[in-house]
Amino acid sequence: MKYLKPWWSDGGGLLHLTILLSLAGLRVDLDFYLLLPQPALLRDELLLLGCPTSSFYALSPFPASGGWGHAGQLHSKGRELDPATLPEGLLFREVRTLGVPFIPRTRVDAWLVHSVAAGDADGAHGLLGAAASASSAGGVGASVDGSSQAAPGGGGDPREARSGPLAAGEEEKAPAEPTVEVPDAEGRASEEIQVLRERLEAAVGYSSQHEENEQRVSAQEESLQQNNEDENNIANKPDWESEKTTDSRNERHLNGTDTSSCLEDLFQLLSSQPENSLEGTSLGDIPLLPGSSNDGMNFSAHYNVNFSQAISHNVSLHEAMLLCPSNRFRRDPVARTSQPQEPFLQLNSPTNPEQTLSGTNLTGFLSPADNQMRNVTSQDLLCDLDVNVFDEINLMSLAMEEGFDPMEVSQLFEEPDSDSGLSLNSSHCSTSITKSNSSHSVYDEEGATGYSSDLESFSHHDLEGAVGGCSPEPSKLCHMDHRNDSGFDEEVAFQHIFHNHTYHLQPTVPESTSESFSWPGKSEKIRSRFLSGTDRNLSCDERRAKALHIPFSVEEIVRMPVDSFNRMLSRYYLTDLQVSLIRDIRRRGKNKVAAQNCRKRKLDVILNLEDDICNLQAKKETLKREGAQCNKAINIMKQKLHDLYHDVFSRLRDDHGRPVNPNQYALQCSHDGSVLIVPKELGTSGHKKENQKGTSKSERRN
DNA sequence: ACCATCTGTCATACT
DNA sequence: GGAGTATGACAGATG
Repeated sequence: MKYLKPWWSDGGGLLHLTILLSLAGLRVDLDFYLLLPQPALLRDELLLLGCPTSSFYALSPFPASGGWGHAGQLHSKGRELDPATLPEGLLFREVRTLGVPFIPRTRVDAWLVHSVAAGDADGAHGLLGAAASASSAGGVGASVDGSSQAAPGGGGDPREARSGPLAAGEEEKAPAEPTVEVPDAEGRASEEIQVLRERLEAAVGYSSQHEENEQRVSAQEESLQQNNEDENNIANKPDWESEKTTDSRNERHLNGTDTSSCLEDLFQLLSSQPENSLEGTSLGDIPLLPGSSNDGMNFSAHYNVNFSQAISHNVSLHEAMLLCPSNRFRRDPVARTSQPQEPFLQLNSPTNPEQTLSGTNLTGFLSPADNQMRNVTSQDLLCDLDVNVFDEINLMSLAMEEGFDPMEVSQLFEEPDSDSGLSLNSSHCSTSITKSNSSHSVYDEEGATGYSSDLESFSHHDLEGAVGGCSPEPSKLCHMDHRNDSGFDEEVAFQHIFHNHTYHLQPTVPESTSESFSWPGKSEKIRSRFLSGTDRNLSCDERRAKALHIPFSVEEIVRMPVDSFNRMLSRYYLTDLQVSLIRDIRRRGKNKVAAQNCRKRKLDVILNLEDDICNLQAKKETLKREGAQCNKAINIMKQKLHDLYHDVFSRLRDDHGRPVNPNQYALQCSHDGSVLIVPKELGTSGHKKENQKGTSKSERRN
């Protein structure tokens, strides 16, 4: 088995390649980590391997003092390595094969070991020897902090903080050995086991009452010990180490081999991967590139680590609610690695990949399926539980506890003057009654009352028989294939049916007794104060639907295609009241949307008209300006013509050499372009024109 | 208290 | 004829 150096490259994201390859069914050494500048590339590679993106962890942050090497250098255990001198090992070859470019800007660090192996940073440092010394200041904590993004060169440049940064070429000068004490392999293994056990126990602490977890830890510990022994046997003669036995770095590698094997065992223990799925698998077996996607999926699938069992999922809703919003974000890294709540917290932060590599992060070793499952069950379900859900839970629980009777509540809010007709608002009832000949329900604003005329005959059995979960034929109703040709998935629409969709008015109305019935003189505001916030936020139809235990949401009723809607009405045992209410809700909902659209269109029309007005006004102004400019030009032309006219006459002389009086003569343009001087009194006489022609000709000659 | 605006609803015509 | 849509009108809620 190859022992591979921890290998980092600086960049934007970090891959715990061990996990990746292990997820891919490959056995690799633990302390091989890859940091890619483009996590997206990594994700693509993972996808090609069939690993869902949830199964790898792009960790970018490092402790500011986290043992970075020089950019463009490869460091191992605090010493710079020349990548060219590294053995042409399987690792790099396969890394390239995987399509992951070798990035010369590599660094060696051990902090991930901290996060994996122990909360004890010092001990973890010892695991990888010199490399850990460079990151001793903050390896554990920051290593788990996936959001700090300690970029090289940024504040607190890790290169400056590392111990003995080595420039390229200095490698042969045998830089000072790190001061971290490296315990012997056996002792380290024992420590690792102990640390692992502690952390594992801490991880499962919240469900430690389950004995199977204890048994699991014990069994895995045994497996770890066994694997450790195997690793020691194997690691003594690594392939490429034997080729470079004179290299002191290899000695250090050998020193770290035990640790690495221990870590690998740790990883294997954590991942609980079947041995035969890893053993004997070489990197060369990696299913490569596009065609291997399916295979990758297969081995990802068969990598069926059920580590979620080791993680407590006994999270109460309250705890989940408390944890959900805050724990999605970064936490104190030290606390992450030291606090036993880690797995518990992880439940609420699976989308934060950085945290998945935290010290007790067992989820990081979950199989993709487990990860996905956990993502859904722990985070999405919990975090997506909105307030309404809990309100409804509270409603139901309160109703169950307090013996809530929907009929009582319905009558509680019954408007005394609303006895017939469709009305949605109490004060609106009077007018609606007169306008509507409908004999449908009458609800006051709280909507708990309806069909008052029929209400007396509206038995409680009707409610129970028609409302969600109480259908007379639940199996029939709940397991129908609701898909229809219209493409509307009724299963989606009826998803509430599959839940306990019994509607209860929240019985938090104080003194919901007969006293509450004597409210006719009280305003809606006063009465609304006695409604819970949930009910206040409900629309009238929603409250009515609640009151009548309509097993569908208003949204469903309104948006459902007519075919599905009719099918729904036919398939569910609904009372006439309920059917009538559902139809009213649908009609009102449709009309409400129509009204909204209508108003929107009207507003658009108004806005368009206003725009047209603005445009026309602008156009009018433009035309005005153009007209003024034309007039101005005309006037200029007139003035020029006038000036020219007088200039011409000033130059004209009659037969006697006297100036031509412009008051007596005028210039006239002929069709052929010639200009004639015409006496004004004779201007209209063609005969005189002819005479003037001769004159003008003579004048022109002059 | 008054007013403007928004919104839901109803009635009606139309598709 | 039923369902949906469009729209004017009305009334309550709200700022």
